[in-house]
Amino acid sequence: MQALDGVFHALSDSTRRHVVRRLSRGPATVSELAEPFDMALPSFMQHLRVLERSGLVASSKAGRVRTCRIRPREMLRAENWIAEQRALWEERFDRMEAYLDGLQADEGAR
Amino acid sequence: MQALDGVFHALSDSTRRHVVRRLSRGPATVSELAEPFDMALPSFMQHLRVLERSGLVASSKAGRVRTCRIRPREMLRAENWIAEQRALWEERFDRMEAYLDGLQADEGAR
DNA sequence: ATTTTATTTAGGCGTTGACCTAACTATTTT
DNA sequence: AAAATAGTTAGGTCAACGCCTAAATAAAAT
Repeated sequence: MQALDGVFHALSDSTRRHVVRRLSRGPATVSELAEPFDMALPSFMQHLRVLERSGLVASSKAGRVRTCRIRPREMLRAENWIAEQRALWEERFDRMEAYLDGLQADEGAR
Repeated sequence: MQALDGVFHALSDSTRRHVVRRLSRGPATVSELAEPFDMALPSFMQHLRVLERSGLVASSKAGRVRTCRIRPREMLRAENWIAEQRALWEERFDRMEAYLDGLQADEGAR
């Protein structure tokens, strides 16, 4: 449950979400990733570091170019965590709906 | 995209995720929610405030008791955001797999 | 009317987060 | 070899975070 801290934190920033979205379409270099943002490169690099620490992104350097790619595993964990909670409340809402239907059936029987 | 900041931030803390999980099973009062945690009540309340600001939780007060319940809408937004990115990379992986299958087919034809 | 219960407000403290500029390293390109 | 490119390191600022204690409020129980 500790790993989710990092993943959700990484996703809590709009810049980082944009990077994730970009990388979901395919790998990209640091400069390519940074280009759309009006931000000093060191600041942007910090975002990349947060993404790497979280496990959402991996990168490797060839020559002077660092290429980044997405790492689905941690993102799936986050999605699954949410889906688990959803299962809980949906089950509950279903029970409630069934109960309300029951009430209506009684009314119809009168 | 700005609303997701708050939702993912809210989910980035273990205490708050526990609260969300608890509330997914059904409503609870502040004291009930706080009980499992070894934390001063004001500290815990701050977590609740973060959850409310994010839209993940709503609450109402009856007498001196505040009851909290979950708000699925924002959590679904978060889940959907992740699912969207997943769609992108899955499509890409599928293309890659198809390509690799193509290579293998060529090899088989030799 | 007093006391207990359930929060809530106020205010403080140390850490982390998000940004910046300036200067540096390591590779290509020319 | 010199200059351009791609990324990195160092260091600083200011706000937000997560935690605390002490004291206040407001409703319920005795």
